[in-house]
This record gives sequence, C-alpha cells and structure tokens, in this order.
Amino acid sequence: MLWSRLFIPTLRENPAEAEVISHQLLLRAGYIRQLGAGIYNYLYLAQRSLLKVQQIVREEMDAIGAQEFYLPGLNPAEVWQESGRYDVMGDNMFRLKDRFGRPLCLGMTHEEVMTAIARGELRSYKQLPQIWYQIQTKFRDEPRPKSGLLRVRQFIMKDSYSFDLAPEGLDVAYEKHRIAYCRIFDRCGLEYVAVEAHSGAMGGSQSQEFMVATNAGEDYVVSSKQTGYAANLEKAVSRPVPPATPDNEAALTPEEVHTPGQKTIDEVSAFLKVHPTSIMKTLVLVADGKPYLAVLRGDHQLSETKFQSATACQEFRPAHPEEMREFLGADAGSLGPVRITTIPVLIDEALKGRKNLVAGANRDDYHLLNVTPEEDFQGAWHDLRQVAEGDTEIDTGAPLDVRKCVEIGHIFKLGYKYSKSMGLNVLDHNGVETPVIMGSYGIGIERVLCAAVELFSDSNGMSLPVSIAPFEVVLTPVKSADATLREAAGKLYAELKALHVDVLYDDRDLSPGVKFKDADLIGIPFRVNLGKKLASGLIELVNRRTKTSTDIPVAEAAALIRQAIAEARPTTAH
RNA sequence: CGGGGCGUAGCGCAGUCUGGUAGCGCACCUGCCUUGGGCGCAGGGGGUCGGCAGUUCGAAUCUGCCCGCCCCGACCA
Repeated sequence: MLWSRLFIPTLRENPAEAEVISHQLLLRAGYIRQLGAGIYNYLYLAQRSLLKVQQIVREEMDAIGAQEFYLPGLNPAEVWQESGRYDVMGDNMFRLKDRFGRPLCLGMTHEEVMTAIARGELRSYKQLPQIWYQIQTKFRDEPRPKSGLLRVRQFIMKDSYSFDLAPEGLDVAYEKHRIAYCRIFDRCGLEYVAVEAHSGAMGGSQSQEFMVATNAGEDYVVSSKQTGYAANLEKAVSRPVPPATPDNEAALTPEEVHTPGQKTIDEVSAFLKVHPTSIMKTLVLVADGKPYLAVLRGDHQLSETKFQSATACQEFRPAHPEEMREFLGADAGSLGPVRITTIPVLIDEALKGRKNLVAGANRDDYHLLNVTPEEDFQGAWHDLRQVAEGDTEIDTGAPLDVRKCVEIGHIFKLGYKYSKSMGLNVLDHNGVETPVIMGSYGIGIERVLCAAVELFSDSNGMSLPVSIAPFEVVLTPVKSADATLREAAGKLYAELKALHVDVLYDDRDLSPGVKFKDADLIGIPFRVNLGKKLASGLIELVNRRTKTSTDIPVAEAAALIRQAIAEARPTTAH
C-alpha cells in the first residue's frame, strides 16, 4: 500500500484522556478513535492487525477440529431467561425492546444460544463430540470502562463451546483448547502465562486463564519462577510469613484489657506492644442476608473470592455499623469471636495451632488477651486469606511474586449447568437420555493487540510482532524528491508484493525524520531505508525492536527481506 | 452508585480567580526552501468556549440545572 493514499492519522502528542501505554499508542498511532465511554472505532491499522490476530485464532481453532459459526449479537430474552442468566447478569446486560415491546438483549457471551442450537439438533451420542466457535462482537455494559481497549463495552471475542457425552471427553476438548491457546498466543508473539483460575458462579470444575504481565492489567497473578506455580490471586494459596513473635504456649484463659480508642490492628498493636501477627482480626460480613464472622491474622487480608466459596453465597457485603452492634454488642474495632454462638464463625487456616492471641472483646474499648482458637471459641476452618507479597509456595517454600496482569484468554470446564437448565440431552449407548457435558473457551481479540503493545513499546512507539503488525515492512526513501530513490523503492515495492510480503511504501513527500518517527510509532517490525548507499548498491534493513541496521544489496533485497521477516515470525513450541 | 478531575480549533494547552474584541504550540492549506530522526521562511483557513437557563449594559469567565469524558473506589459471567 502507498502511505500517501492511506488514512493513518498519527498524533504528535498523547491525548489527555489516555493513561495506559496501549491506549496512548493506539490513539497516537492512528489505530483507534473513541466514540464513547468504552466504545471505539477501529481504523485501518487496527483492523488490519485485528484481522491478523483473528486469522491466527481461526487457523488454530480449525486445527483442533473446531467448526466456525456466526451467531447473532441480538438475542431474544427467552433464551437467557431459560438459563436464569437474564436476571443474574443484571445491569451488565444491554437490554432493549422491539417494536412490539418484546424484550431483547445484546449477547455478552453465547452459552445460551449455542446450547439452544445443540438442544434442537443433537440427538445421539454418535454426534458427539462437537466443538463450535465463532469470532464475534460481545456487548457488556461495564460499570466502568477504562484503559482504552482493555475494558470496553463492545469487543470482539473468539468463543468456543465443546459438547461431550462424558467428563473424559470434556477433558480432551479442554486440553485441545489449552494447546491451541498456547499456539495462538505464541504465534501472536506474546509473553504469557497460563494460571489456575477461580471457577466462580459458573459452577465449573476447572479453569485456566491466559495472562500477560503488565501494569495496565486489573488481575493479580501469583507465581513462582523456581517451580512454575502460577495462579490468579483470587485462587492462589501460599505459606504465610511466620508470626513475628512466638506464642506463649501456657494454658491461659482470656483476660479483658482496657484499650480506649484503639480500633485498628496497628493501633491495638502499638498500644498493647503486641505484633499484628499475634492479633486476630474479626470481620463481620453479611452473605445472602445472613451474618458471618471471619477471623484472620491481624496482618492478613480477607480474600473475597475465598470467602464467597467458603460460604457458597451469591453475594456478600461488610456488615453495617448498626448490624455489628446488633450482632456483637460493640463497634468495629473491638469485635471478636469469643462467646459467639448464634453466628457462624469462619477461621482462617493461618491461625491453626496458634495460642494466646489478642482479639476484640465485643465490648467497646476492650480487647481480650490469651485467646486460643478452638479452645476459647469455635468455628469452621477455611482458607480465607489472600496471598500477600512475601509469602512462599505452600509445598516447596519457594518465593512467590505477585504481578499485575491482563487476561487475554480463559478456558473453562462448564459441566452440566447449561445442558441441565436448558434441557440439552442425547441418547447414550444404552438409549438412555443423558445430559451433555460442556466447556466454554474465550479469547479477547483486542486484548491480544493491547497486550502486544503493552509488552513491546519504547519512547518512539509500539513495536509489534511481525505476525500481528498491520504491515511487515515499510519502505522509506530518505529523500522523497530523489527520482533514483523513488524508482528503486517502487521497484522493490513491486518485488516484495510479488513475494506476498505485507509491505507499506512510504511515498509521502515529507522529511525523513517525520517518516522515521511515523514508522516507529505505528510499530512496523522492519523498515527499509533507501538513501545515500544506494549509489553503491546498498540499502538498510532496520529492525524496529532491536534498532539494529543491516546493509543489504538492493539486487537481492526482496528475498533477504522476506527471509528476515520469516525468521522474525514468532514460532510455537506447543 | 460514592469520591476526585476535566470539557476553549483536529491534538496539546493558556485565558475563568478579578466579566469588557477568543489566544498560543502542533496539525491543516498556498508558495518558496530543505531532505539520514517530528526542517526553515512567508502568507492563510478553521471556534455556537459541552448544553440549557439565569444574573448583567455586556458572560468562555459569575449562579443553577443537565450532558459528556477520564481517574480512584464499589462492581466486574
């Protein structure tokens, strides 16, 4: 393509509203423009790049025998009512009515529609297994769209769904997807990690997320370089930092102490001269309308996900101050688990074996010394604690890192949730109606591009992997007025096109600096400079990412460029 | 939904406190010049100052209401 004919509106300065790198660069490089909060126009460069991502996804999905569909984004409410998610999705679902007043919604995902298709057509185990997928637009009314293309209200997703007769079949489909996802992200040139994920309210049994480490991300991943352990913070387990001081092992009974005005763990710690690791914090939570106490070590944080799992609740919130007083007879700051019999008490496992700790007395401005779990109060043991910086791996004691990540893909064993709620059954070998077991698997297409920009950029702009860059190479005659350079560039352009190289020819009448800056900004992996050295038959091949330059003979340039691109193309080990 | 910030030319901003002819840089158009990292010179075009209402002789500026966008939090199958 000739740059002079293209619409690539690059900006010299960062638009004020963009904070994260990928947002800034995608705007500056003329890939995208914003239409509204969480709604973006994808211009020429973004579309070229996203189509390349989609093509890689398509090839790898096809390679595992998945069949491409294309389902409507506009859905009748009934399908979603059947699965129960019409209510569950709440305000996150865009809803509308047709001219007759019938309720419709915009699809957030397509388990329901896929299940509805399967239910209508699949009759026999002989038709299984099936893997169906699509690359299609999703709509989610996010409470807070943010970070450019990372959290938006309309986005493209590759979603696939597997249908099997038995769990062993689901295991196969899941594993096929895991490998396909690795191949996809490898080929897209990303650095990523597959982590254990929380299965959530979807009710599934196993789930992995594909994560790219970047500060722009919203998820936290706990991992160990030594052992390869990697899990979403929501699900991660660890060995906590040991208590700062040993417990008094004597058989003591609780003793009330006056702690006027000392409410937070830090205040109580300073006042009583007891380290926070020897204090218990007591949280009052209301889950599905019922109160619970959660007891954790003073320096630990409650994991909301783990608490939700432990209570198997749909939703929960911290108790209001009036409720705390009603349930426990004291205000936050003096709450404790001792002599609580009417409210379920959940104790974090990090407190197992601990003795003679400090806890609130359930009397304003008083705490108890010498409180021992299971002696002085009873409760159910659960892992409630969120992994923290400094923790170590639970089995090996290896150090753990906590890193911010963005989720680019998710694979999920659904089980029978949709087949049962929507009546998807087939006849098995014995002619008995059996529910089909399902899996669902997603890739956020725009997030792949964003993640690549986040991973690979410098002060001059983005530096995309050749496999997903909008062009593989850009030709830059240094002097635009020089007829010899123009002729050589035109010839090389034709040769590269003949070799099916994705080439952009910067034929604009601009100073070299502008062309170099633009080429760097939009992230084309290779640039060919045609300049002075052409007189001696040489041109320069510049690598965007390494900033290294090689002189190559113009006569063999097309073949050498094609070879350089081929060598730079990300490979897959999977 | 709670807290904070911002809406002035395509982009980045000043002007608003203290009301009085709407500005700067970049980008854009014309011509000349230049050509190895966002050149130079000259000339030029582009604005309902987010919207509505009010106060005033007079509102970008003061007041009220509304809208939009960004950030933090809540939320996030």
